[in-house]
Amino acid sequence: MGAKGFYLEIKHIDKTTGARYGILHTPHGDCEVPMFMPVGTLATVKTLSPEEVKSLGAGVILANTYHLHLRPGEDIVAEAGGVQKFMNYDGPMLTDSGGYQVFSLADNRKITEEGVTFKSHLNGDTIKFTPEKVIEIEEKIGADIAMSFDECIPYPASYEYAKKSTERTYRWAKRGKNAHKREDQALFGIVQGGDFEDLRKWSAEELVKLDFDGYSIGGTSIGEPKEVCFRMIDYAIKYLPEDKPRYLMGVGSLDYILEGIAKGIDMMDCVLPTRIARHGTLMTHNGRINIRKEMYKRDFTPLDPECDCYTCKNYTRAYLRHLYVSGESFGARLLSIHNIRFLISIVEGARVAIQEDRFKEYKDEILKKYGDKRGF
RNA sequence: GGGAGGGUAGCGAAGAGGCUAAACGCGGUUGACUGUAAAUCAAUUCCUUCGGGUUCGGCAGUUCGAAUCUGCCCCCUCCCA
Repeated sequence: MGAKGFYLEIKHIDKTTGARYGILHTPHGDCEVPMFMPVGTLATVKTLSPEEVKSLGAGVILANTYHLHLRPGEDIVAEAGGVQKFMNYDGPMLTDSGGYQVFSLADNRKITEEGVTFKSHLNGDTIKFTPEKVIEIEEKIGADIAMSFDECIPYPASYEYAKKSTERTYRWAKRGKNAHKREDQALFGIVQGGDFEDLRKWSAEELVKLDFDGYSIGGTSIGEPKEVCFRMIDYAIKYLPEDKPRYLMGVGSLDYILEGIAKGIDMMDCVLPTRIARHGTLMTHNGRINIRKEMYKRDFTPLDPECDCYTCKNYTRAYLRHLYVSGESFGARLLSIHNIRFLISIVEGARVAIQEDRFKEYKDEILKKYGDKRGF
């Protein structure tokens, strides 16, 4: 049966799109969906304190199994009392399984049926990840939601490779499910299948038979064209149960988020807002801004006048530019606060719109104003 | 007045006869970033109608060829009077 204290309560379905509004109940509290989840790979959302992350309206935040296994090691996290205690964050958390690292660290790993052998990017150590081992680590880290170990398939991938990998990911999911014992921790399966309709269908249907607590759509937003990402969602989502959370992995640009929600996605995560903030790029209601530009030198207006975040309410573009150009860490923090709050506030607006059956209009309006064809 | 060292692109700073429109850094500009090996990376930065054109304090020379050698001049810094 499902994890204790973990379930999704669907409250309303938008009549214009089918977008879902609901409450996700977790051992560390309830949160509304759809939601955007900030990423804190190393048990910290870079530059932000847990209190700040909370104040931005974050529901779930992520941490990463591979990275925490390497440093400090899951035993230390367990000894601290679990990841939430360790990092002093009292909200719901999710650990990614390391499946993304199979993709992003492809030069340093080898895949077999048994699992994946990584060469540590820190010191070259050989790290053996099997689905069972990953579950063991995730149970020790102790987030509310654990992800099955998968391979994030690169794009483009041949049908032959996608099939082989997707079937293997399914077998890994099954092994992980069998190994998973913690009752206070939800376990999600990850749909793969590349850009192939039959593989996505197969992957979704087979995973659903294993009865996970939630399902994610993986292998998305790794450089594929937008339409490809959107159809990968379409290929899979219709086979996922209505009453379980649906998580679109790695999506953090405005158009992907809103489109995902329209298609019935409940959860999304991405490093984008925090990473591009550290690189000086900010998302605003009127499109992207790069704060490093000289034109902001004497701009004493807020970053985004329509934003309700701490940064926009208290600081000017001129000051933010100054901090960024000077390499001051406070700048990275203020900019991260803004980008995360911006995305979360957009999603908050989406929740209201869904409940009022006007999500399509809401989405079109936001995107039109934002302007950027890429959405971020 | 005597002595020493300098003046190189927006700034700092290499270069000491051809391979130099001139390293490198800063500054400027433009991109990229999507389950974080990323507070990172890439491109561009004299002018140009893309054929070329004009440069290394100034002028005049030496040389097939000069930012680089010679002469004079103008500035700057330091030391001694």
